[in-house]
Formats: sequence, structure tokens, C-alpha cells
Amino acid sequence: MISTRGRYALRVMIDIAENSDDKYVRLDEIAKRQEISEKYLESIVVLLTRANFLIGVRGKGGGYKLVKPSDKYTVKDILEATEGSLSPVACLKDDSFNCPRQSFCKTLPLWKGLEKTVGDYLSSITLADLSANADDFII
Amino acid sequence: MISTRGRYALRVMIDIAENSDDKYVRLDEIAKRQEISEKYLESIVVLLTRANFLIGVRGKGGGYKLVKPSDKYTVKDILEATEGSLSPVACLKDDSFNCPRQSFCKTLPLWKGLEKTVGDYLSSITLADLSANADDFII
DNA sequence: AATAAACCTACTTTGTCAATAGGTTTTATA
DNA sequence: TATAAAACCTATTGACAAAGTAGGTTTATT
Repeated sequence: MISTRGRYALRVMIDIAENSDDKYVRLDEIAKRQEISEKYLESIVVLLTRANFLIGVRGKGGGYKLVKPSDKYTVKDILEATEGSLSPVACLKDDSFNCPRQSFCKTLPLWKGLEKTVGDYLSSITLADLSANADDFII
Repeated sequence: MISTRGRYALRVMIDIAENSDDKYVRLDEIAKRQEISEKYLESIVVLLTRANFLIGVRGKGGGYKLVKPSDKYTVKDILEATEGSLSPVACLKDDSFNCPRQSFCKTLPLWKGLEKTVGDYLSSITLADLSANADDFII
């Protein structure tokens, strides 16, 4: 399940991709357009800058800008930067969770397959695909 | 993200499929084999019986049994019965959540595509596949 | 100097997960 | 018919994360 953090992060990235004609986009503008509290967006945007997906510039005339062209961001990258691991189950989340049953667990292959399925799908779609409004990727 | 409810439910179903040679399988046996608290399993099994996936028989000699042959249960069915909706985002979870942005939302098609991708994968695998120990479905 | 913007730290509220505890009803069997 | 075995039912708890709020600090421009 993707929480608002990841969902809003995608919308922010799309918003910046569409509204930055080579200048910086202010967070209060984004918040207004996206109808999301600016304060809450702050906590999301900081994750995107730390991941080097955005650069933020302070002071008057400042704002945010994409680091790369929008077709260089996959949805998977953005979601992982904000949601953390996209593993569908705790068993796969971190190696520290060393399940004693993993050698014979009958469900583990299922979860691995699901993780791969989701990962493949999400990394096949870029930010550019989303803002292009192309619905092709549904199927 | 699949919680322990859904994961344990799958393991219970597999356990019963493998250990019921036409007789009823007791919950305390399952709990022991699966190393899960019997009390917690109770709350999961009740969901499976209410979904008509299991029949429970009380009293001495009682226990649980599958209603259908194991290749008639898809993983998706079992997870939905225990986890509720498998929608990756709240936007798709219930129609009561009527997002005012849905007509022009640039991310909605993405979530629909993800939901379909996950659904297709999980409904392509049956309980019989899991207990057969066939890792084929990983790809 | 004043203002605009990002940045930082801390807190609160709410809800769900994961489990525990203790009892009740049904059924077979001695 | 008493007893034991089994599923069934109701309530409670602790921990944790999500979602958001509040208020202040730093950096840059004009």
C-alpha cells in the first residue's frame, strides 16, 4: 500500500516538471495547485532533495527544480525515495529480518515474484510518461 | 503491503491442504507446525470460514477442512478475504472516497495499472501451486 | 534592512496491527 | 450423562506509523 507520502511526492514531481520552464517552482504554488498543505509537503520535499531528485534554492526567487530530465525518473525511484522499501511483505524488507523458515517457506517464492512484478511495472513508467497524460501504461 | 493476517492465512490454507487427508485439521496442530500463536490464528481462521473457504467443525474430532480442491483457490481470493481490498492506494479502495481530482489526476491511471498488475499476478497462482513447491511462478 | 523562500525540530492525533486473555457453545465418547 | 475436546465469541492492550500541525531558523535577493 502506497501512502500519501509517496503519492504526493509523485504529484509534486509532476507539478515541478510541468511548471518549471527553467526557473524554480515555489512550494506554496505547488501546495495551492495540488490542494495539499504546504507544511506537510515540506516533509515530503525534503526527502526528494536528499535523494538528489530535486534541488532547492533558498531565499527570494528560490524554489525547487528537477535535477534530471523527467524521462530519467522512474516511478519506482520516486516511491522508494519517499516510502522506503516497496517490498510487499516484511520478510523481504530487510536482511536483518532473518526468518528461520525461509529455507522451506512455501510462500516466500510468491512474495519474491510479487516484488519483482511490482518493481518491473513501476520502473517501466517515468515521470515523463505521467505528465504526458498517456494512459497507455494501464495495459 | 501484506500484513501478517494475509501471510498467515495463506500458510494456514497450505497447511490444511497438505495435512488433511479427508479429515479435519485441528487449529492447535496448525499453530504448532507454523509456529504461530493459536490465539492469533483464531482471528484469522474465522475470516476464512466466513468467506466459505474453510468449514470448521466443533467438538471432539473437529477441526478445519478446505471447501474446494486446492487448485480452486487463488492467492488473490485468500488475501482479499483476510486483508480486505488489495488496492495499492486509498483512491481506489472504496467508491466512498470520491476524489474531486480524479477526472484530471495524472497519477490515477498509474494506480489503476498497478492494481491490475498485482491482481493479475496474484490470481494467476493457486493454493495448489504453492503447496506443490513449484517456484515456476517467480519467472 | 526587509522580505521571501527553503530548511529544521518537535509535537499531536488517530488508527491499525498484532497479539493476549478469558470465557461460551457444540460435539463425540467413555 | 458427565467429561473432555474442539471451535467460536468478545473485549482489551501495547506499540507503532501515518498524517498533519506549529513555530522557529537560515539563506539569499532586492
